[in-house]
Amino acid sequence: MRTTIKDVARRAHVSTATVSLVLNDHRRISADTKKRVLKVIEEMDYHPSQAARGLVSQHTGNIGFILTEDHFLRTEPFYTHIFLGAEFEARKSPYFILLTTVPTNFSDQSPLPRFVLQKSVDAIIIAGKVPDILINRLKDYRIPLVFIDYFPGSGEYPCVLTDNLQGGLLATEHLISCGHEHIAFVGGDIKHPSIRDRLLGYKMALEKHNLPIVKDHIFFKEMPTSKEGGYQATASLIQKSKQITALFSCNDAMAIGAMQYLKENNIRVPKDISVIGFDDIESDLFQDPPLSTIRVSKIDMGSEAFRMVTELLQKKNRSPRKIIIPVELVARQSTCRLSTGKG
Amino acid sequence: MRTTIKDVARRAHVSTATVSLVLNDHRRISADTKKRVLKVIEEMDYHPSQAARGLVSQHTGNIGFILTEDHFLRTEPFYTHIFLGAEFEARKSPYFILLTTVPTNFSDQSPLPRFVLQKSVDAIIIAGKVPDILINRLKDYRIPLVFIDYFPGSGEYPCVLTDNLQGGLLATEHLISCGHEHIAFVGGDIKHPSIRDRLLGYKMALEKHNLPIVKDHIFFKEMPTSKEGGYQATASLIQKSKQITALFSCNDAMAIGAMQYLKENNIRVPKDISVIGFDDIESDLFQDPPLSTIRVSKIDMGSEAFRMVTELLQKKNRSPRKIIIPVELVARQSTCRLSTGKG
DNA sequence: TTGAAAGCGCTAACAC
DNA sequence: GTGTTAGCGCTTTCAA
Repeated sequence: MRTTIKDVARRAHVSTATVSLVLNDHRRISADTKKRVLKVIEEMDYHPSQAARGLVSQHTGNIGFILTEDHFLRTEPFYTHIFLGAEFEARKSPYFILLTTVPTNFSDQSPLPRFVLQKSVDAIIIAGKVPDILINRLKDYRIPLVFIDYFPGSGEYPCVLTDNLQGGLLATEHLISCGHEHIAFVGGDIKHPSIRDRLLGYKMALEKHNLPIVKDHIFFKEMPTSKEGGYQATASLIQKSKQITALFSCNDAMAIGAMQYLKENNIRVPKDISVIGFDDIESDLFQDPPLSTIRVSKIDMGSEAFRMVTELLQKKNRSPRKIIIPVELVARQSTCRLSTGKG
Repeated sequence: MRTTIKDVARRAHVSTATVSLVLNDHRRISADTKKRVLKVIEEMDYHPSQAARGLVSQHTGNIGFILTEDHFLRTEPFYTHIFLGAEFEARKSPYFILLTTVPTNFSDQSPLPRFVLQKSVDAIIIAGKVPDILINRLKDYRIPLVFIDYFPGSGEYPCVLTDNLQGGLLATEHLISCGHEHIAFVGGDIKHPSIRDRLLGYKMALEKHNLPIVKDHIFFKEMPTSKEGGYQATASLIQKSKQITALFSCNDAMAIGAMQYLKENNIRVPKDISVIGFDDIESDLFQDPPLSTIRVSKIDMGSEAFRMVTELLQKKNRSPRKIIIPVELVARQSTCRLSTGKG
């Protein structure tokens, strides 16, 4: 940090206070001086020292971003997209984001992120489901928290969610509109609020169209919502019921696993069984056939969350808000009209 | 930041200077006072303010981490693993990492990362191939640069690379040891030094075993090293030569695309054609059959790079170092002995 | 071996 | 509308 506020002040023939006021866009500064000072700032390529600013303002200028390790590392670039949405938004702000992961099975004993212990962040964004114990331990530090794609059972926090209910409804109604009546739900991680809502949407759609909710058509165990999980869940469903002509998978990863099971067992997609997923992760497109799904704008979720944080820090609004990001049906080739003579 | 160095000094009955010396583990401090001060620090859960430290030391305490957008977002968690390796290492240090992406086609006009413009980082780690123009523009800022998995053509920079040559050799020799003689190379991105080395390893292996290097068995165009690329490259290779019994793909993503092409064309893997990849990305395991590959320790690459950065900042060593991370053959089920009567 | 004090670059209260 | 100045929390001479 070579050039300081003093250098600017000297060159602009004003005091450092004036430069500071200009920097912070204070109202009581004449348009004239402002222009002059800004010109000098530009000329000298001056950038205020974050350290000095932070020292006096008692803010760190950093926002923490917490993901569990497996969310960050999973094959589908879901959470990385969310992070990037936040990072894009951060570029327009004076804040930097400190990204860190916590163990997926974060416990009593696990160390909290260093930026928490050192109080190096002004607020924290948490994306995806994290253990309750983490949230509880975070509470003691009185750092504002914003959640993305997860809403903790206890406590009132601002959060950004997707319209899971609507998505479940859209996906199921899409299948119904294709003539399917025996639609299975491929689920996992029973306690996850998003998954619950997707299942609820599924049920609502069936009810709405006077279709029965069949117990054997719902796979919903506490298991990872991964490709492997989808593979196993589908195996179980198919073995239990021969009627199924369509699968609504609670996410794309499971849907991809489902498709693999079906392929290996010579069940054609979508001719024999239609498959629809949820999330619209990138790799959907290279599936064979390309996966129909419910699109969730990950970038938007991240940027909305970041915007929430900055509002929070400016105390613009006080009550914890919930933002629901809309979803969209993307019909590709893994779903089709029920072929006549079957189902 | 409630408790300050003053509070600690008062409670420990020493001056703030003494506390500071203890914090920085200065030699000329008596073991006795040191112990006492440390105890108070512990009791009060005191953490020095980074802002104040930075202000006086003229360091930011941050390390920048740059990835191109598509590297960060790609399906294979390759670069995310590398980042995590660096982040893990950073936790042991006083530094924080600021992760940002740049457009994959970063140009003259593209804005540099904000942390560069604002001089908010003490050093920068760049992972993966980036446009030369980025490196050139970064030069002006005189921020130390460390590269991971890429070595810029011009300039002398410390970097962490994988042993691509050795990997190419290992992969090809594995196939040769399985009896294969007509081995194709599935490549792309002709200008990438890593890919060149992998191809070189392939050629060396063939030569070493007195096998001819066949032009039609090498696909090597300037195209993305993605699943799609692998699919197309394989199509082209197979159509040109009927002799091929094994494929060495320059990375796993292309290998997965290759397997997909083979499957769709009723060519069995590994019975008809063996396939080996490079990188050992996680999703390899769920491939059918599981992909043989060359394992690269991404976590190690990240942590080595971070360690390099901290050494650099402590001026411990001056000459730019190159670290080559060893690779390892992982033989899974996508490669097998050449069935007799063929090839 | 330890303490006193200056000063890093900035903001904000107060003075003019 | 602009300038003066104290002070944010720390490190680092320089004295003792």
